[in-house]
Amino acid sequence: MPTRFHLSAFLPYRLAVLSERISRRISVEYDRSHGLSVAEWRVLVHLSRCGAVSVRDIHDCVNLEKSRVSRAVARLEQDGLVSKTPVDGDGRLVAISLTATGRAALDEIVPNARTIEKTLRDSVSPEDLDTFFRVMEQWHAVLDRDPVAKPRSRMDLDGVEGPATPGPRDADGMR
Amino acid sequence: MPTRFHLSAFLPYRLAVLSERISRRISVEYDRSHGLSVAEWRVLVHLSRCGAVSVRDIHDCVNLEKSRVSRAVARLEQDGLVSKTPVDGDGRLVAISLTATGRAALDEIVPNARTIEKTLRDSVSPEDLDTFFRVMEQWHAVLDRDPVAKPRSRMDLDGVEGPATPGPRDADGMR
DNA sequence: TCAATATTGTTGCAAGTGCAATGATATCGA
DNA sequence: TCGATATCATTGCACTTGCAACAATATTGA
Repeated sequence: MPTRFHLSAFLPYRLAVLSERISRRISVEYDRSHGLSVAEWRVLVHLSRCGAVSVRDIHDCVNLEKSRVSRAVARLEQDGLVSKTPVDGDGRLVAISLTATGRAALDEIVPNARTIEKTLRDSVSPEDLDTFFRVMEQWHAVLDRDPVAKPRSRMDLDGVEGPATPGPRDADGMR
Repeated sequence: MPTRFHLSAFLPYRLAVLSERISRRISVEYDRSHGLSVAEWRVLVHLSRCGAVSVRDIHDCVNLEKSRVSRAVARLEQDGLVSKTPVDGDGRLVAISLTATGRAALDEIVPNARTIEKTLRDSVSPEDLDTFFRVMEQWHAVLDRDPVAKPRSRMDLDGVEGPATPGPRDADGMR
């Protein structure tokens, strides 16, 4: 039997293609207007919810390698969108927070992002959307059982559609 | 109104996280055993179906930038998994095809990839899976209507679950 | 026919990325 | 108390990536 394998019917490939297409469409909104990368966008969005947090916290919450977070934060600080202040009580930590400029940038971008997402959500029935998310969660669960797969990040486990409180750590997101 | 935006509830982000997690799990199979990248994996798989094809054809079919294809093919040739031969009749084209070694590599990897995909597919009901794919297609359709979004690639349009014939171009995939 | 245009594949370059190593600081345990 | 270990953020390095420019070849249209 020859190895016949149709890439376009391969689930992981299909998911990657759609995901990348949507991500790219969204990135137009924050790249074109503010020159942001995916990493920078995720950092900004996380900060808008969680206030002053550490690199480690961002790394935990937004599925980015910690070096990627570190560099994204450095670029954002360079551009004046975030500020870093040392944390007293723990000399290793850095508290990263939005500046007024950063918040203004988000206020410009977020409505557009929301609009695109709404268009996608509205294009299918609520039941189908529920099913879609249920399947996604099911596949995450499959991967959770797979010792070879990368573990799921904290916020993706307990944060989805959940309360606005940061999670198991301290309320301010540090420590 | 403050810009409150929950990344973990943001559709594009959720999709990206799941997609990347699954892709990484699959990549373990071809990276660990043969040191392949995503691009190289996609090229190999495409070749296994479509025989001798051009860089342009691969670019069209597997959602990879043409320079990425060109470099992936160069690496694969270096490793002896594919061969490049000039096309007589058109001096610009190169016919890329699997070598015996390349086919052997695929024969090792593909069953594992299939197994993982099957585990995912089997973890949800056929109806839910249908719905999932229907929603994916619907979102592609939304993006198809969006002038800012990147157009869908040819094979993703007409090739899904379709016949084994290469598509609108010549049967050998060249020209 | 042949100049203008298009297509194909590759490459230069700047920027981004993952991984491991590093230095600095905190915490733990005898 | 204090050495061993853990945690945090950054950095070095090799590698990948996207984009634009490029050379080579084909195609087109007057």
